[in-house]
Order: sequence, then structure tokens, then C-alpha cells
Amino acid sequence: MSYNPAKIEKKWQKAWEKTGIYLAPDKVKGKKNFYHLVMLPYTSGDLHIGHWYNFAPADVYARFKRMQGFNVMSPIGFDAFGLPAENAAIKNRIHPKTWTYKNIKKMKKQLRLIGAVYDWSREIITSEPNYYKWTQWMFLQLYKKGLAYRAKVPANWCPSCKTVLANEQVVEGKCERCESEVFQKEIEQWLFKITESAEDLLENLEELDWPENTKTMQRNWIGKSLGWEVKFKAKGLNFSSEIPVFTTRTDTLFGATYLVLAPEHKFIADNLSFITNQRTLKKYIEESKKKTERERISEVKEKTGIEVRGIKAINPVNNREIPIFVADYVLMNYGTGAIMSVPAHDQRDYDFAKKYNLPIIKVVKPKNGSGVSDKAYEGEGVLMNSGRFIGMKSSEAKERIGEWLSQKGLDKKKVYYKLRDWTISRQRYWGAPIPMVFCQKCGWQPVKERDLPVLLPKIKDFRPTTDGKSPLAKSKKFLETFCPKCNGPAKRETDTMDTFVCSSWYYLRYTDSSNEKIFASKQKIKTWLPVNMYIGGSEHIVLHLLYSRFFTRALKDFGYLSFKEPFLTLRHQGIILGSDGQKMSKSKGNIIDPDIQVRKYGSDVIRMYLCFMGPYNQGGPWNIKGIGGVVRFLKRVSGQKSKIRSDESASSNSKENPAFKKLIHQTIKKVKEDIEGFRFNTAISSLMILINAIDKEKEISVINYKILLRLLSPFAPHLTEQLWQEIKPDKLKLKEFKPKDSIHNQPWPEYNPKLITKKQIYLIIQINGRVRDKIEVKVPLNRKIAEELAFSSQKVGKWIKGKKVKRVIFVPGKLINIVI
RNA sequence: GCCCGGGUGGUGGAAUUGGUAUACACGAGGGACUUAAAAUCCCUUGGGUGAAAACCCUUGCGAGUUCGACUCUCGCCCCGGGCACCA
Repeated sequence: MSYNPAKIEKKWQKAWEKTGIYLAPDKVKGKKNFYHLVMLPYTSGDLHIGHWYNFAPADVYARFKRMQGFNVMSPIGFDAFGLPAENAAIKNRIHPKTWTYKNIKKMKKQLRLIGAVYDWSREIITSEPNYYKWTQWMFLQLYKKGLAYRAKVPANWCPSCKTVLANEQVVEGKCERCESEVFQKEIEQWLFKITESAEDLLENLEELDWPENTKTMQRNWIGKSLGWEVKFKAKGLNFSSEIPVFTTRTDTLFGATYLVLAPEHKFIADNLSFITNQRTLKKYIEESKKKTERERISEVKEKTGIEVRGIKAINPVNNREIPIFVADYVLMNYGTGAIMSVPAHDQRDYDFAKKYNLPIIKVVKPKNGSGVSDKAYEGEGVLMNSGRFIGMKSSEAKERIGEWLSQKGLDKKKVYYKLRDWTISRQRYWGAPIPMVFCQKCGWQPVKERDLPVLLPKIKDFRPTTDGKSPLAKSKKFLETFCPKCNGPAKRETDTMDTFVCSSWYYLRYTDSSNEKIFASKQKIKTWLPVNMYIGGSEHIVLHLLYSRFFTRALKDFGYLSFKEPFLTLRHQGIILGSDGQKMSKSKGNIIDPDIQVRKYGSDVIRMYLCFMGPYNQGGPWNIKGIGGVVRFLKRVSGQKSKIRSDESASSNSKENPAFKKLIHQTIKKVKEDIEGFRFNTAISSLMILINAIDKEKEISVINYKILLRLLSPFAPHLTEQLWQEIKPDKLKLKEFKPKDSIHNQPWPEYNPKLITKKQIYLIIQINGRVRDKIEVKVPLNRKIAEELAFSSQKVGKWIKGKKVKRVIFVPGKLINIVI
């Protein structure tokens, strides 16, 4: 009954590696390929128990698929470039590369402890030249097709990290990393035109087997809005122009009592000479530029603005003159940067109108005609004060008013998305250099493909500069080059790429990770992709998944891929919190080191405990309290060996207790279905039920014992391998161990559906929906017999005595309910 | 503010289509073995009344639909995550 995980786990990890049993060949006769992928881990250094939670249950699934007869590829690698590496390196005064590779070494050691089916031969590291060569190549393809472009864009500028941040890296107006306040700054940057795919990225979500809320979040992020772009004439002394505004509420046009422009709106600068209050206006615009994101957000309730004097707008539906304002609650980078304001039916407009004493005209009557309030009514209803549209429903009026103006050439249907183009420039050292060269004569030129990779030079001073340029600009050797077009002197782009670029295509590289000619051969892509099962944290719902989908689409359009969705099925794991219920972090000192846990309990126990804790996508606080149950369970499993019936003839199996046999088959079914549904916790509990039953048996046949081991093997691969080898007649010689002998190359047990159909059940007898009796009966059972049985029950008699039976409900195979 | 999740014993959690609420495990209590402890095994374990049989209450709170609700609907409270002036 001894169970010594330290000994057997190391032994089997070595044996598996030596025999390469988890290497996935591109083709295996008679087997279908299955690409099982966990999200590329970032090289942050120590793995904590949260990483295990990502990898260990995911490995259960991979092992299960293997046993089901698939040729499973489960690759692993490292997302090695990135800002955190630099920050940590600066802090510890070592080079980011040294820091990163030290971490990789440690993580590899830790990952091996899991005992997963990783195919290490396919390993990738995104900071290796043979990888980022292809990241750069991807950039060039996007550039060639006009999907990568350079533009001056207002960027989120972190004054402390001295770099531009993606919108997503700004949390509540603060830098995600260092929590400094983020400013808006206009900088020339490289962008990817992800907005061009917005519609397609949205539409295709339907078809994916992804968690529904993940899809919803992507949908919201893309943020499609259907509406109309309406032209408002602008008039002043000797002046006439037009201001287009975007609205989804054409039904409220009659209530538009002023226009509001974003401070950055070109209209102001273009027509400054016609404006009579130039100075105050300019001052306001300057001030709003200086505001940080955070300040703007904190003023959500307190709106500020200033009127543009000397120019009025004309409301196209009634030709009324209305004032124009500039206010920073209107954003330049959405819609047209100008809005029509309908204070009666938009809360923001209402707040603004109240503050500046502007007219509020109600044009939509609420359906249930609720009374007057000091709030805007934003719902739909019936139109009022709207000329010939009075009495029309909002939904209809939206179209009618839109069409009416359209006939007069005053508006057009328009779709806007919240999604913005992806700024990929980073003014940082530790990333893949952007393969572009600037020549005074020829302008920006792409590096020739044959000259890739543009190597990241090893420089000593990699710290960010205060002028906002990449540290690479300090390296003359790197900076000065020749123009790929005219061969004259030229300068390299010194910005590096956002790490999300690196991780947007890595799943392709695993199929062919050492290919020097192409990122992956067509043949290999065809055999493996798209990914069959993708597992990772929900923190990547918006960015990584969207970017990967964008890349896949682009590569398909360029003719390299034949599919546009990279991940057909997606599952998330939850987050493991510290025992204090807080997110694990070094500063809180609540990090659980898996190495210590493994040393104490063994990998199998930790794997199983993580699976058993609760639903996989839920996560929760790490709490060691219940781990003893798993330890006891595995001990009991190894203890069952002594019960194996020596006589192994066919008749021996038939000696088995039929109820027990039935349980075995039920368990096979349950474990299979639970693993398929990522319900690892209930799969384990059904195995525990089986063990409890085996305990009550005096003997167990080899056949059933083998079934037990195979059902358990995805969860506890080491122990089950050991026990599997021990039941062999000849004593195991490790040197002679061959992959085909391994339990992990055995087929998943099949259950016999006939054995698990229920012949007898407890018929539940309810009175008014409350259980009053249970009778063991044979099934199938018809209504008449059920009623007879129910009414002859003594307990029932007691309840219905002297009462009138109103109704009897019979649910075949389940219950009978007597209503009195 | 908006959009997603979630709230079940002392604890982690189960209940697959509206049909036996609390599976499985932890912890706790009692017992066996032992000089003793650990380990192991057995019994009890949602709350209440009761000697027992039995009955009543119980899935965040309040209502509703239903023969029957953890499950569906409405309102409210709390917790977690995401978004945040997107016209």
C-alpha cells in the first residue's frame, strides 16, 4: 500500500522522454490528427500554481484524446519578448535576454514536472531569430498588402515607461504595468489595419465553439453600430460649410438643439477666421489636450464645453439655427468627431444642456407615458414635436427620417465600429525590430525578405530614452544602413513590435518550427490546422484572440492558409487565487510555488487536486485543506492490486457481481462525458465512487482493474503507468520499456450500453410535489401499474385518507405525483 | 452607469431536459487497532422538534408561473470579471 510519488514520477518522466512516446509525428496511419493547444506562456519566471491549473487539466484532455485514438499534438513554447522582461531586467540590473533565458530554463524544468504530453521537439521561443524572422516576414506581407501603415496617431503615452501603450494596456487611465497616469501624445507609429476585418471578425463568431460570453465580449469590443451620417449645414458671415454627424437615433433629429464637436475636430482649425471667440476656444482646446485620460474619465459627470461663436448650424429636418459647441466629452476617434445633441433623449446631452442652459425639446413619448423626470428618456416610443412624423413609432421613424433626408442628399446609412486599428510600434528594446528602412530619397522602404531577420543587436544600454525613441536608436551600427531601393544611406526603423504580434501566429509555427524557408510549409499546415482545442485564460478574450483571428484572415487572403478561423474550439480555465482570495502576486506574498507542492505530494496528486477543486472555468482560492482526499484516493487505488483475482479465465470475469459490473460501465461513460465537457471534478468523483465500490468487493478481475487504471491515467499518468507495468506477468525491466507497452498508448475503455440501462429504479411517489415514499420497481413501467403501486402504499394511504385526489401526474421512469 | 458570470451544509462543491436538493471530498464528532501517536478501517454528520416512528424548515432576499422550481419570469441585495462619455 505504499505510494511513493517522488520515486515513480521521476522514473516515468525519464522513460517517457527517452522513448519519445509523446512526440507527435505529422502522420500516423489510421489515426486522425488532433491539435491540442494551450496558450503560449509568458516567460515571467516562476511558474505558480495558476500555471499548473492552466496546463495540468488541459493535459488530462490531451491524454484522453490520445486514448481515443487521435494523433495528438500538444506543443509548448515561450512568449519571450516584452515589456515585463525589460522592467524586471532594469530592476535586477541584468540584460533582458539573460533574464528571459534564465526564466525559460527554469520554466522548462518546472513544466516537465507536470508530466504532460508535450512534444518538446516543436518548442518555439519568440525571441529567437529563427522565430522573429517570420514575425518580421508577417509584417512585410501586411505592409505589401497595405494592411500595415504609418500614421501620426494620438497615442497613450506612459511617462514612466516612456512608451506608447495599446488602449488595452491602459487600465482606468493608468498604465497597466507601472500605474502612472497616461497622457495623450501624437506620435508617428506603425499600425495594422484590423478595422478592415471588423465585419468579418464579427460575423464569423457565430460559427465558433467558444464560450458564449467570450463571443459577446468580442462582439462588444468590435462594437458595431448601425446608423446614419447626417449633414448639418454650418453658416456664418460670408461663410458656409458642412458638418457631418453620426447618429443611431435619426428618430430624435427634431430634438437636436445644438451640435458638439470634439476639441481635435478639424472644423475649428479650418475655419478659425470665421470664429469670433477664437482665443477662449483655443484655450479650451489646449487645456483638454493636456488632460490625462484619467482626468477626462473622472469628469464623466461634470461636462465642460465652449460655444463656437460666429457660426451656427442648421438642423436639416426643420432648418432651425442651432449653436455649435466644442466639448471634450465628444471623441474625435469615433464616428465623425461631431455629434448632434438631443438633450431630451440622451443623458450626456441632457447634463450638458442643463449646465449651459440650452433648449430641451422632447420628441419621443415613452410607451407607458411615464411622468416628467429630470432625466433624459433614452428608450423608444412614439414621436412628438416632429413635423409630419408625429405619431410614428421610433423604430419606424429611424428609417423614414433617414430615407427622407437621404432623398435630399442630406444623409446616408453608415456603420461604425468601436474597434480601432492596432498600433504595433513600441519604443522599446526587447522586441522584434520592425523591418523598415527610411531613406531620404525613397521614403519608407521594406527590408527585402531575403535580408530577414533584422537582428536585434545586443546593446548594453537598453533602457528607454526620455525623448520617446527606442533604445535601438542609440546603436549606430543598427541604425545606419542602406536603402533597399536605391542603395543610398538610410536609417532603420528603431521601434520594435508589440509582443501581441509575436503571439498572433505562433500556433502556425508549431507545425513546422524549424523550417527555414517559410513560417510553416503548406503541407504541415494542412495536416494540423486549424487548432482543434485551444485552452487558456479569459484575460486574452479580447486581444490575443482577436489579433490571432485577424492574422489568420490576412494569411488566408494572401494565399498561405485555407481557413480563416485559427481556433475552432476554445475553453477557458478560471483563475487560482491566493488562499486569501486575492490574485496571486509577489507583492502580496500569496504565491503558491508548485515545486514545493509537488515535492510534498507528487505531481499526480497536484494534477488531480487541481482537477477536483471545482469547475475548471471557475478557479477560486487555493486551499490545501482537501488535498488529503486525493492522496487517500491514490493510495487506495494502488492498494487494490492485491485484490486482483489470480484466475484470469473468461469465466472469472463473469463471476463479477453484476451491480459492480454495471457501475464499471456507468463510470466509463461518465468519465468520458465529463472529460469531454471539461467537468474534470465530477469525472474524479465518479472514479472515487468506483473505488468505494471496489473496496466492498473481495476480489476484482484483471479486466476491470485495467479499466480502472485506464480511466484514471489521464489524471494520474505516473501512478497508473507504474501499476500498469506491475500487473504484467514478467517483472518490468525499464530498459526494455517500449511506447506500445505504456498505459498511455492503450485505447480508452468502451462501455456496453446494454449493461447500463436501468432495469430497476426507485419510483418516487410524491403527494403535492413532496416525496412521501419510494418503491423499488422494474422498468419500463406503465402509468396504470405505477398508480396501483402508489395507491397501495401505506404511507400514501395515510396522506390521502379522506382527501379527494384531484390529479395524478406520471413521469415514466422517474416519479408519480398525486395532487390532492 | 452598461455588459457578462455567480450566490447551495462548518468548507471545496454535485444535481446533464423543470422531476428524490446537499453526490464526491474536506473538516468535525464517536468507535476499532495501538503502550501511545501517526496511518488505516467502521459509524454519525444541513437545521429544528422528538425516546422513536415521523414531521416541519432549508439552495442570497421578496414575489410569480407550475402538480412540482437550485433550475423559468419579475423586483431587490451582495460578490467577482469586463467595458467605460462609442453618439
